[in-house]
Amino acid sequence: MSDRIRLMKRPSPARPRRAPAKEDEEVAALAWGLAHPARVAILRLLLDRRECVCGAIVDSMPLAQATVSQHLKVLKETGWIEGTIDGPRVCYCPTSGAKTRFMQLLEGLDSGERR
Amino acid sequence: MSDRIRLMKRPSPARPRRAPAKEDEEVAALAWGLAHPARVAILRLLLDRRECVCGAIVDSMPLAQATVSQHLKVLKETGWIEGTIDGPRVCYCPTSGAKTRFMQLLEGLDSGERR
DNA sequence: CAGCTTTATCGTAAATTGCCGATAGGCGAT
DNA sequence: ATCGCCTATCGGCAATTTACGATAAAGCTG
Repeated sequence: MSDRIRLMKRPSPARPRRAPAKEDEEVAALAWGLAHPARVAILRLLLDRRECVCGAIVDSMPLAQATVSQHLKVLKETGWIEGTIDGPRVCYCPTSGAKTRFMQLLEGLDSGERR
Repeated sequence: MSDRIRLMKRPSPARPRRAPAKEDEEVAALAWGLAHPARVAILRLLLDRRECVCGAIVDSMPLAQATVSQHLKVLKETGWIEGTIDGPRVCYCPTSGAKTRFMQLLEGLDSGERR
């Protein structure tokens, strides 16, 4: 049978596959930060008040302190919040441009350069 | 000593922990849809062209067909895209209100009813 | 300095995700 | 009806995520 061709992984490897655009990774990273209800709740809390100590955040959530700390870490790593040391405790606040930046990127998803 | 209280897991179980707000879950779900570069790339493609057949999407990505199909499933489940059967193939297009809805929810994160 | 408080990190278990090849199912054409 | 194309789903594997208790690190406070 002439199924030899079919057995090959890819007929033409020179297909114009799109490499992961740099912007897509930025969108994905920011989206990833909000991809969990607890993290959204934390961010909402921080946006509501303009800042908040870690302990207060923990007290407002139905999660263990260790878990909240991990979510805070993710939010920090994805650029949504930043924490400043305030004596024995840590004060978190939303990163200023994060939301705006995210929305800009979302807008840019369509109408990139195409009309 | 009055440390009996301190030994309890939680001094006052009636602490006002915030239950996972329904809106937070919606934000998290939509964000989750975009929490992977490949899915962002797919959505961008679909926003760029107004619609696209599954095969064309697969050809534009450096991933196996099965993987792309899974990402499409996630995008569908999170409400970002919808697919209509077109003969032997499936035509995907962005869900109309999705992006707008997502941005509204993001706006609503702060200034909920405060200020 | 000893002790208490506050937060981050470690270690771990369960669940989920991402990726793939292989396979099944639907549909049009022969 | 059978063949061939297109897409979704299954099964499996490695890696990641989420959650927690326990522990370490850092600082006031007395």
